[in-house]
Amino acid sequence: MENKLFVYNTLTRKKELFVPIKAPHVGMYVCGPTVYGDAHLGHARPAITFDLIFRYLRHLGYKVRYVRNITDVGHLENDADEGEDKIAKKARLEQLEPMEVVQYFTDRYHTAMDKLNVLKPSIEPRASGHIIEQIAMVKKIMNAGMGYESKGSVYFDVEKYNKTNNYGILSGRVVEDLLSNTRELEGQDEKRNSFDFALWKKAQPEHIMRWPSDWSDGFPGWHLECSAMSTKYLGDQFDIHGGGMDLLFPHHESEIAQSTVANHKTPAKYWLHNNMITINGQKMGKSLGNFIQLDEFFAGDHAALEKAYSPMTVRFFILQAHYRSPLDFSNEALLASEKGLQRLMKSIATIEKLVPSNSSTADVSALQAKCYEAMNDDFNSPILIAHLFDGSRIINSAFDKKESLTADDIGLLRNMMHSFVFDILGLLPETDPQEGNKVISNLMEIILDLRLEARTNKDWATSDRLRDALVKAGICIKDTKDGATWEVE
RNA sequence: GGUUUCGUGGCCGAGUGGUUAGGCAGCGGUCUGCAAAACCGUCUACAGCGGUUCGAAUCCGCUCGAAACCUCCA
Repeated sequence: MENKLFVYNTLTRKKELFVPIKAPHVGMYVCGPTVYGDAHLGHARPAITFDLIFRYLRHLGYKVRYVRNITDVGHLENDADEGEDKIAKKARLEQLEPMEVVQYFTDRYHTAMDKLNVLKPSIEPRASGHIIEQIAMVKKIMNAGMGYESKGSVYFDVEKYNKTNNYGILSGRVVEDLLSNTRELEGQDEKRNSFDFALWKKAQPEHIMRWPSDWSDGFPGWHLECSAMSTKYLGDQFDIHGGGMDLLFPHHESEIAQSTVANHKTPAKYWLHNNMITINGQKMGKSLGNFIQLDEFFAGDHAALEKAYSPMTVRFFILQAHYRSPLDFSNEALLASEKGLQRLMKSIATIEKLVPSNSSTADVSALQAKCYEAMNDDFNSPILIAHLFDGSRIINSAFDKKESLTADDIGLLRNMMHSFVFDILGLLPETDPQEGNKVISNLMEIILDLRLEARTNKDWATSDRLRDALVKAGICIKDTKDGATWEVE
C-alpha cells in the first residue's frame, strides 16, 4: 500500500514521513522493564503503545524486527553511581538469588503482557546475557578517547564529546546548563564532570552481580545495555527507537552519545516516546509509591479501584488516548472505557446478523479510508476509535433497518472492523468462560423455556421469580424482541 | 532555576485558522406486562487578558495554573 505514514520524531520535534532505512524491513528497539517488581499500569503504556505500532507496521506489510529488552543488571539506586544494584538489593532482602528474582518477575511480566494481548517482541534480550558486547562497546569508546578510567570504573566524557557532537540533540539540554544545575552528590569525585555517566562500574566486595573486565570486576553502566543490544540485533543504524518520555534524558541522550562514538553513526532514525499515566495528576511510578499493579486491576484488589477491570478494558483505556498525551487514571474513566468497549464489541457481533439490501445508505469505504488516515497520522488511535464507533452506529442502525447495506458493504465493514479492532488495536472479545460451558447453557435453555411458558400464560409472578432467583445466582436475564438472552454478571 | 510540554463541556479524551470528534454520564425516544439491558436521537467547551486576521480553541505575547525530565522509575 502507498506509504503515507507520518510519525512524530522526538529528535526533530516534528511529524515526519516514515521511510524505513531498508524497506520492507523495519528495525524497532524499545526499552523494556527492569524486572525487580510487578508490572503496574504505567508499564502497560509503552508495551501497548509499541504493540500498536508493531501491529500497524506489520499490517502495512513491513517486516518488523521488534527488540524489547529486559533490564536485569546495571540500574543503580542513585545517581552517584555508588548505590547497590536494584536487582541485587531485592535479592538480599528476599533471600533469593538475583537471577531467581529476575526469572520470577520476568515470568510475571510476560503473563501480564499476555493478558493485555501484547504481542511478544521478535527478540527479548537480557542485559546480563550481553556483558561481552557491552565490554566491547566500552573498549570502542575508550579507543575513541571518549571514555576514561577512574578507580576501576569507566566514565563517558560528556564535555569532550560535546565539543564535536551535540549532547542534548534529543533532549534539548545544554551541557553548560547541566554543569550549573546538577546537584552535589556523593561519589562524584571519580568523575571529571558531574554529568559524566558510567560505562562500567567497579563492584563493591558484597556486590553479587559482577563480571570480570580489563578495568575491574564489575558491571555495565545502565545506559550501555540498550546501545549494545540494539547494535547487536538491529545494526549501527535502525529505524525506530522507542520508550517512555521519562527515559528521554539522560538515558536516550546517553545512548545516542555512546552509539555515535562506538559506531560512528547516530543509532536511530526516528525516536518515539510515549507519555506517562498519571493518578491525581501525578506520574504513576514506583518511587512515588502511587502505582496500581496490573494484577490489581484485573482482580479489583486495590483501595483506589471501585471494581475489577478486565485486561481489555485497561488496553482500551490506554488506546483511547493518544500515546504522546498524558493519560489520567480514574475509576470513572475506566468505567467509561469498559462500557464503550462493550458497545464496540457487541456491534461487531451484530454484523453477522445483518441482512443485505440492494443499496447502501452509508459510505463504508470512505469510513475505512478515514481509519487509515487516523493511523497514518502518528498512530492516532483515539481518532481511529471514534471512526470505529461510527462503524458501530452504522451496524446497529442497519440492524434496526434505519440504514441499509449491500452484501459487499457488509463484507467490507466486517473486514474493516475486524482488522482494525482485532488485528491493529489488538482487542479481543472477552467472553466469560461460563458462557461457553455447554452444561450451563443447556440448563439455561431449560430455565428460559420454563420462563417463556409462564410469560406466554401471563404468569408474571413465576416469570419474575425465575428472573430474580437467577440474578441472585449471578445470571442476568435480558428480554429482547427476539426472546430472552442471558449473561453472567 | 533550566529543558520539554500542557491547560477543551459533569468525567475521560481528539482536534491547530472558518465545516459534527468520540466514549461515559445526563436528557428525550424506541422496545417491554414491568424492570433491566439494548438501540436511536440530543444539550453543556475550548484557563485569563491582549494582539495578528474578514474570521482563532487553533497563530503571537503576557498572566495564572499543571506535569515530565534535570537522581532510580515506562
